[in-house]
Amino acid sequence: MLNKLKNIFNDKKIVVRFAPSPTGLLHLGNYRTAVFAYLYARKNGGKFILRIEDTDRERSKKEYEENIIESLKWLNIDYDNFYRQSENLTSHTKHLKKLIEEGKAFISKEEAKDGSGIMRELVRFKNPNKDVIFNDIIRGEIKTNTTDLGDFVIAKSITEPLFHLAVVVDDYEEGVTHILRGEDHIPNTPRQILIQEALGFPHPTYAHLPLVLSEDRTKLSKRKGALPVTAYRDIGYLPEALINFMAFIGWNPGGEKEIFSKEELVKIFDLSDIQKGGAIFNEEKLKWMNKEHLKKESKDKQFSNIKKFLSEYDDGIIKRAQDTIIERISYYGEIDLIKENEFEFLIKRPKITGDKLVWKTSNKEKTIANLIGVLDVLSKTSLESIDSIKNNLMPYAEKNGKGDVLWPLRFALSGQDKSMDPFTICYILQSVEAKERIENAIKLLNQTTM
RNA sequence: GGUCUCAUCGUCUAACGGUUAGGACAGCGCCCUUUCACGGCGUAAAUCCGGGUUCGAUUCCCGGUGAGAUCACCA
Repeated sequence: MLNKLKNIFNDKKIVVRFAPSPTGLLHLGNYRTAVFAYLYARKNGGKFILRIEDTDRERSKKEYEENIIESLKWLNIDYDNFYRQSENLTSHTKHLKKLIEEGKAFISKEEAKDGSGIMRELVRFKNPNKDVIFNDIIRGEIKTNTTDLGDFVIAKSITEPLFHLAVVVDDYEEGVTHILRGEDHIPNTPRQILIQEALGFPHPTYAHLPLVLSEDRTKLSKRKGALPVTAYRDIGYLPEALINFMAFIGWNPGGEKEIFSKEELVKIFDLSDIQKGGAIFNEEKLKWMNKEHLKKESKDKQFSNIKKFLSEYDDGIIKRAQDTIIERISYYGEIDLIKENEFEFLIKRPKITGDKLVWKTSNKEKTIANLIGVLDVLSKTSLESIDSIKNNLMPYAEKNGKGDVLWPLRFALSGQDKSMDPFTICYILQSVEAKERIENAIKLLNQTTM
């Protein structure tokens, strides 16, 4: 009885797979399929399988397979089972033989296509030339007349199965119930259904996802500059942000909230909310979304992520500069791009010039006096927080002219035309360093003739 | 070219017969501000076209147009 109940449960259990082929570094468009399949499986308490489609022995490379595994691991997309298609060769051959024996496939001697002129034996599927109709969850009924498909090739030899045969056999044996894949597979589906019928397999349910497009509205591809997912990892994007972003290409839960954690996405994901048309991959929006996730990270996580790109910086400086760094980046690797201009003065005394020290409506004498005044205020001020510095310095600045006080102070500290505000810099530098930089500026001004 | 798929602001999208067609990114403007960044507020911007069905179409149907995918001894 218990067993029977268990079987009923198992029968109902959804099985979904992600089936990439390791013939290159996969990009965001490829993994978007994995995200949908994963969310769907988890949402429904089903099984999620990773199957490496490596039947093409020439093009499949171990390093690409490893990159897929690494990427999924980084994205936190966990799977319940892992297969390589090549490991199931015995079964492919068995089904191939069966098809041939039953006259549903045949061996055909043909000249090799590589122009070598040698004769080869191929296995072709005997096409029954009929209408195939299947019901796609996203697109509804799709009808194709398979006549013009001809007797298509399903294996290069009895021991070298090709895509269509291998997919059908593997999906059946792994109990796959739902096939979520890119829209580019729609034309393949009728062939696979034909093979399923010839083998007496049940039909899985299909959901063909809209494509991820590049700027020119064609399918996203590596040669159009699409980066492998691991590249986003390496430049300091957050996996949760990537998942959030990928989920929102061609899917939308309605409502105005856009920032979701993976767990939240699992809860609300629904195939009926999937878009039919392809969607252009918008890097700007990804950056924005990543920043939103960045802001939500814990202080500790932010710190260790920043540290990766600012390894030569003192921990204390990073900690004090953390909030302002977070404000200025949308992904951690951006630190590399801006650190020379925006942060380097924090660890390296800037070169300053007398003329830049003086605010446009001011003069040398007033500037010197103001910097001395600032030094005095600072000496009586606790530098334990930005607010404390600001609260103490602001009254002085307001009395003597904000531009006339704050500009020279900021420039003395940073040596930059553009930078974070002087209160923050004082806080990051702390008293000894800040004081010396201001004193240097005063000295320089005294030596300058204007 | 054959077959298949799709069609709302520049981009991602909401709407599931009745809305001043909503939001987000990007853009622009203003505010905040010594500068930059952040932030706040605001603004502009779309239903591909033509027929139906209906009291009423972004929404349903048909046709056109446009775009994409696919037509391997790749997956």
